[in-house]
Amino acid sequence: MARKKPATLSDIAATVGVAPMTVSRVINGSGYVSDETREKVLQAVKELNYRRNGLARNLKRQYTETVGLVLGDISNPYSTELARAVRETLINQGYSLFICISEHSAKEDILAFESLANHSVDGIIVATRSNESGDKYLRGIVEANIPVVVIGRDFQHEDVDFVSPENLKGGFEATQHLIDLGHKRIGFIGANLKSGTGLKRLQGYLKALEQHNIPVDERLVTGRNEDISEVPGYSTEEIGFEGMKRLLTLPNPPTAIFARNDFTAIGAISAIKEAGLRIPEDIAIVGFDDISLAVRTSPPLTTVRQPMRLEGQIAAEMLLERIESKEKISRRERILNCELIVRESTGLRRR
Amino acid sequence: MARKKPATLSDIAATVGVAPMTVSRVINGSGYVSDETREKVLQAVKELNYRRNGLARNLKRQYTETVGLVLGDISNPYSTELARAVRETLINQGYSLFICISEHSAKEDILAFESLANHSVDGIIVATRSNESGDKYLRGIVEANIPVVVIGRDFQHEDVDFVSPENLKGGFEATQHLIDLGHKRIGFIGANLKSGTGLKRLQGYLKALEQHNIPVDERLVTGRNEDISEVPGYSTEEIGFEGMKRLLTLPNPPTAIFARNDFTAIGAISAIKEAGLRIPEDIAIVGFDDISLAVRTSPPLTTVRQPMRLEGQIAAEMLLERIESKEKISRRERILNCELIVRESTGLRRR
DNA sequence: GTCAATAATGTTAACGATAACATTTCGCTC
DNA sequence: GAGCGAAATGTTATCGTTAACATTATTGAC
Repeated sequence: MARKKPATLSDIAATVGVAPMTVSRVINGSGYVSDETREKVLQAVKELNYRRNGLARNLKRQYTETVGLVLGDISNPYSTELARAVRETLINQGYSLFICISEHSAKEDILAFESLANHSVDGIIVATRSNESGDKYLRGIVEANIPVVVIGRDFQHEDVDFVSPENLKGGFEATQHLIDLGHKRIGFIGANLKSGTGLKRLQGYLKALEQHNIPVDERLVTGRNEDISEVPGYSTEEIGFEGMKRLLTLPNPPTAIFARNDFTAIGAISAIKEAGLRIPEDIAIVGFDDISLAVRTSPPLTTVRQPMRLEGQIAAEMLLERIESKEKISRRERILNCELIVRESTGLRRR
Repeated sequence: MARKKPATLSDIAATVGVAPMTVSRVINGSGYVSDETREKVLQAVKELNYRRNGLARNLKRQYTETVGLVLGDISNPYSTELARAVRETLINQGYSLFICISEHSAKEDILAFESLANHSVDGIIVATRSNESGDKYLRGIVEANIPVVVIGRDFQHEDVDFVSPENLKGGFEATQHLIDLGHKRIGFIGANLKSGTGLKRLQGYLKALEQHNIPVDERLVTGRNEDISEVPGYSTEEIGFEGMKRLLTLPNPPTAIFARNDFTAIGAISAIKEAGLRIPEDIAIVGFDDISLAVRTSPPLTTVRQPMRLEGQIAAEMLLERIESKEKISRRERILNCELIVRESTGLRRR
């Protein structure tokens, strides 16, 4: 497009017949300007359709009042709730938020970090799953003194704050709930034993089994196989559906399922129904997250509620503190309570 | 945080003992640099943890290779699929994407436009629902020669491209499908007759009724009441649930429902089940969008599939053309086919 | 050994805004 | 009407980078 150059401060200044600085004062509402001059300047601003150049402004001011949020799985309501909460908190403080998606690979993580750093955001909140090369790049960013807060993912660094739900305890309680109901063959859908090492929810599941002396049957733990060091792993209703189907073909299928998240649970529910089995009579199921859909499944889903909004809010607050603090702040860790929400998908105690 | 100043090109230049321009050449891989110098520069870059300042760079270059996407309802899979497709298309062309959310009000629309313009993005894709003051601001942006493409929302401007699913036809076909099955009392959930004037899906519904000489019963059209000029309206499973409950209290409730989108449909399904009614025997239901969850509801949801990824891709391509074209491009409109996907939630023909 | 092309580097002047300092004008007090 | 502070405006330098235009080696052809 033959784009004509946008008007600059000096253009305005020239047409009005004042110094650029005076125009700047009008635009920013700072310093003294006579009403008469202000009027004339505003007039010219309108006529020339002037918009101030943020690049130049931010370059000079050395800050942008903008924060970046890097999300992994954007289609997960967890991410979206997080984003909402982060945004609300930031907006209230006059900051704006740019969201970047990194869904498939470490390479995309790096791209996201890069473009945010490139635009000189004042700080970054990272809510992707960790992976080697992405983390390495992130480390560089932190060492360049850009404030960073991570949510629900590993990242050890003295200058980086950490917010997370109690995934391990949540996974433990979900599994324990099933055990309490009398289940012995409990499946886990959403990761497998090999690649899911870092997954706290899976660890919680294993811990609960162990504590109740239920041997781990590795055929009951299923999920898509990924190289976690390079491909961050998420879990969808597809994975839940496929995983459940697989479990149902076992000679001795599980009587209960702990799904890594609610979407996975929804997929599993669909597979269970397709097989003509009843929930919870034939198979009980617990999810994780308590997304708003969880009350709308049939039967309504027992799940572990994580305080998504709170996580976002706290992360944003911590980041703002880092941005605005003159002093060095040491790493803070906030592990937030999760709560088991019992609905009908787990039903009553088994005879 | 006592942030020490990040290293600049000149810092590198000083330590290596060359001119800043030489360092710039190394960083950008442009022009001639001897291997020896390159080595030394790269060494210094590493040691000082140099990152180039994008603000300065972009200010000088007058473009940022960045595109902004403004989303309304971020929790809708429609938005997220869109975002994914947009992002993929852009990344392939070396652009990066910043997403802004504007969920509640025209004010937030404006904030989003403002921060994107502030960061001098090369172009903006807008996928919020339209509203007066937001549109007015957007008009200013367009007139400042920033390329803009809108998706699925009204915005008339000679310099703005428009991509949209065939909402009207989709709504028409969904309703017609129900009529073909023998339904006469068909409810619409997701908007009401007053505030939903601009909603093509509702118009399609009305048109189908009219064409089959079924009188419109305004009690059968329900949704949250919003002032559409200032508060963009979306529709969630909450709204579907509430709306369905309301319809069920009518003396003569509908035998079929057309829900404005799949989420609304899911909420409605939940309400129908809670009332002890069967789908599709007692009430048939059609959604819109064909989100991935639609096959996972029970029964699987009949819905109108809109090509979300294609919309995103086309919008991104159009925007890139605008950004890179030297010539003026006249408004282009792409209306994309929707497809009725019949699943079990509408069932067989009524006797 | 001359000349021209290529390679390697340097210099200058922006990009558009603003912080910091400088100057001028005005109103008011005593 | 001298003196002073507030009000109104202007000047200068700079943020960090790079495009555009020098300048200075270096190489090789003849």
